[in-house]
Amino acid sequence: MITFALQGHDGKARAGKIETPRGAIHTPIFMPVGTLGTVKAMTPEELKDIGAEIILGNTYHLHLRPSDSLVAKLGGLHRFMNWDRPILTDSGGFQVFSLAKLHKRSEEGVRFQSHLDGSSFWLTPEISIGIQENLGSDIMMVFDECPELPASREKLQESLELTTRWARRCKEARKTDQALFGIVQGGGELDLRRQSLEQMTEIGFDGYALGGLSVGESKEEMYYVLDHVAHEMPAATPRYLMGVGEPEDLLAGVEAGIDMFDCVMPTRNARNGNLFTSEGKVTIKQAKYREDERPLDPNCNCNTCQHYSRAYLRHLYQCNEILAMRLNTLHNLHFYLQLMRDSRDAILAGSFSAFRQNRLQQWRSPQQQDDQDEA
RNA sequence: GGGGAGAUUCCCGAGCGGUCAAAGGGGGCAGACUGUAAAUCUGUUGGCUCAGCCUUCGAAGGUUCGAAUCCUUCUCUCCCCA
Repeated sequence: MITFALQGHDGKARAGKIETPRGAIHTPIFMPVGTLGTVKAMTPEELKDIGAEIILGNTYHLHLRPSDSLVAKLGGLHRFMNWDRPILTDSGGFQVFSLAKLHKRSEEGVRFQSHLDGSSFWLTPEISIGIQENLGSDIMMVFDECPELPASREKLQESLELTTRWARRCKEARKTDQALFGIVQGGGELDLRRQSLEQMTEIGFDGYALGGLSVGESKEEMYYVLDHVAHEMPAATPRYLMGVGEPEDLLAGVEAGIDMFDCVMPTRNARNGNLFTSEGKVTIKQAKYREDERPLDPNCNCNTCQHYSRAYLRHLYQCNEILAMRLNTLHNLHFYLQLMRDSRDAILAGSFSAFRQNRLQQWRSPQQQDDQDEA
């Protein structure tokens, strides 16, 4: 079980603390994504060094390989991967969306074809919860349907109602004291979002998530939902914006009242040579960094920025060296985690809005700054 | 010394008279990435005053309406035998 304590707020932005049996989580928080029982390229020790307080695991992926029953046999996911801090497991709901060509949905659940070998298997609310209990996560997510946007109103309505029925089944299926979060769907339609939120709170969960965003809609549409719905979610429990996003999206979420975020962006983009810095995005593979001896981010105190030059990072990337992925991932995750720590400080200091504007200003890419300076 | 094979756009390598600025890799350059089927994917890669023109397939000549492709000579590589 978890508890949530609000420690301060600035406008709609909140600073809080989630207590779990495996330690505290200070919000707002970014949760590195570790789909397969590993945050790609990082050891758990390194994650602790940069201050990660909670990471994600995934039901669908771990069920297929190595199987949740094996993980359970080996003492649960924490022990299996040597991570003793909290873990949140996604339910497989997102895979209903991202593996759309490999599944068939019905009222009962979803019939998947494994992306690994084509074998088919069922994922239902009950099975998803069973898997998440086997994994032993601290926070479980309800099994939802995450429709691709744009979607028709009819589709969104049907989808959110199904998600509600599945959420109820998830709660009824739960046999442990692991926390369980509900997921609010409804696309870009505010009344549908409120309808979904009402149904979820009526069932009652330990926290609530905004799902179905950053799935094809415009940034304006995402912010619109965020600005109107986030603060209407229960204030006494954590609010989680699923799958978001870019640094600026996190700040928008915090401003709207979100407490928790997760996204593959810092880890995946790191592996693809796209790095986030206090001065904007740096595409380290670009030729202009060939002889650049400066640190990646002069304002960053992560291990990567303390010891390695842009020229070296570019070289490692160009050579496809494993270390490139490690150093890049370490930096990007540190950047995201630090951004949330700084946001928290700003909220507690009552200066979040200014902090956000300041950061957005700093992140304008050097190219954009050049363009603006010339104009 | 004798016999054989070959030199193609940054690299490797296809092409073997027109539909060739030249397949395919690699490398380079640029872009994408939002609850991870991702160390992935996409575009581009001779020049220009760009629906056209110019320069390119070892070098120089030649045959032909037309040559990276055929002929001659030269230069240079590689392999085998002495």
